[in-house]
Amino acid sequence: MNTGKTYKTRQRAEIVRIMRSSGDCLTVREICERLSASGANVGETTVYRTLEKMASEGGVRRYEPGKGAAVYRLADDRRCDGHVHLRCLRCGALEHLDCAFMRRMEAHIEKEHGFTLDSGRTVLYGLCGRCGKEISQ
Amino acid sequence: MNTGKTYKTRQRAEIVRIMRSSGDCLTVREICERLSASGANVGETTVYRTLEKMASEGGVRRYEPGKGAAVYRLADDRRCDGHVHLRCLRCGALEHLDCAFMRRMEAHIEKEHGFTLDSGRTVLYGLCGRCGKEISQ
DNA sequence: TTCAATGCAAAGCTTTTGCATAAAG
DNA sequence: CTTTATGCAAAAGCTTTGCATTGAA
Repeated sequence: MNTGKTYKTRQRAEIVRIMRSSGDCLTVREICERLSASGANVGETTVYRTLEKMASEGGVRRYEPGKGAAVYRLADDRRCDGHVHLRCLRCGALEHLDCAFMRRMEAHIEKEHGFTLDSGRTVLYGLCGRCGKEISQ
Repeated sequence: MNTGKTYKTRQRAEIVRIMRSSGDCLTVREICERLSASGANVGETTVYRTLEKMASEGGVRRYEPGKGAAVYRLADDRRCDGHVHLRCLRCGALEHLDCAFMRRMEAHIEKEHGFTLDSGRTVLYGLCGRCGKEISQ
């Protein structure tokens, strides 16, 4: 596992500061740009390694978009935690599936299929009500 | 848009043959390996371009795992129709979630969230039992 | 003093592009 | 003949690794 200690460094503090000051998910590149824009230079490698370590400690979440670089956000940003999302393939609408049934689904997947769902990485795709109607016309 | 005509070539036929003979999702690398194993050499670039074109025509589906290379499968591969899949983020294992509970989940999403799930496009991500254990050691 | 963190350069992987050649229609 | 496809090599983009150095505890 992750046995090593974590030192408090200027770089780590700066990275956290940047991530906290921006609500959204950021790529490593974006974090570096904002760091140098604010006068705090941190090597790209350090950003990668810091985020990787924080992710293994649970401090940040990492998401893989279909294309391009991975994005990261602080795990204590609770808006999207602990539930999967549902995206409309036509209009892009995002629905947070934060309900009892979907929690039961996670339990079902764990018990019956032996998988631990990573809800942060999971997005269901479909059509929202409006787009479904518009398409069937 | 995608206006150009599509020529019938040996390479395209071979790629389709390999994908049809293997039930599951394959990476470009895997397709190339199976191609040369069966004596049919096709350049990696050609595999990329063929899959990209077929995807834009709707003939294949492309999925992005959290880590590593994208995987592709034929869109007319009926084995995987009508249910969602579950992929292990660590070892790549694919589980077909073809059970009553997951059908109820689709109904739930339709009724309670107003979305029509596109199960062919939906992949849940997590850790399979073995990888979950190995990681927590 | 010890061990983690840093940062540069270099390497790794997947994917894309340029370009000359080959093949399909 | 015209247009698409092929395949090599090279480039591109993101991420990881090697290694000497710096800095935290």
